[in-house]
Amino acid sequence: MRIATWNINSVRIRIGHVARFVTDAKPDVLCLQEIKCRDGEFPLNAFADMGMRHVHVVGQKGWHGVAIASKHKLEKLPSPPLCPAEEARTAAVRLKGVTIQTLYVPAGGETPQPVENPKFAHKLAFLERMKALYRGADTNLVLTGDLNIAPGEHDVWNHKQLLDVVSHTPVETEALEAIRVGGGFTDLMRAQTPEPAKIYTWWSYRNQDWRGSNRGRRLDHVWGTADLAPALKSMTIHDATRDWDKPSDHAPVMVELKG
DNA sequence: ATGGTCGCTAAGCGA
Repeated sequence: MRIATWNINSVRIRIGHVARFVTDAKPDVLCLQEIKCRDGEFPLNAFADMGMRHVHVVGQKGWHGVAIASKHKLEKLPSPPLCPAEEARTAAVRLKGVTIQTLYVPAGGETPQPVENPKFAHKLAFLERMKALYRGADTNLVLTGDLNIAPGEHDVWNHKQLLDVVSHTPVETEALEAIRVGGGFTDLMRAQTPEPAKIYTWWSYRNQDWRGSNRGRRLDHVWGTADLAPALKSMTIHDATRDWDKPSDHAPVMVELKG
């Protein structure tokens, strides 16, 4: 089974990119973040044309919003209650004996100070809820999404320079690692491509020559509970999409699990 | 140190 995750930054404006990616990479399941539309505005017909006939949409007007699309029948599950602001940032489904969750963690604003920056406080509160929710061993759970944290020094283009930049501050990276360990998750991307290889999934729109300068960060993640780790066959960051016309600033990540 | 670019919706916010 192939599971992909992609912060699409508006599913309506980039529906053609989704179709091209589905044709090229043939995911069974595609988790999307930042769909930026209400449930009723989601382009279900276009997904059906791609063979993705089963879709769980958790949208809201204009901002945020997540969805899980699948070629196989899925059971919609309640969204994990992680967002203190109750924004549309989480979705979950059950499919072929596996629970798949997708998250869009708050970006956190500019300043990594919760007192003066409420957006950073919001991000930290979201992470606290993740820590509580995922504590203790689970099985057959795949967690995907834009976690808006690049946890390791090889997940950013310049570790020292980004230590005080939101997404790579110690308070965030340590929180994410504590969530991962506490939940018994394996980082499937790093299981396939261990450090010190540098791997990124996001490149700012403000870097025109994104590949030349390669100032990327690994903000998007695929975790699996430990029981699933032996099934991991491959992991691909489809960064070719970043060169398509009017791309998302994130590239899709896909893992392939045996069975 | 600054500004650089997007998408939403209709001037500015969030990323």
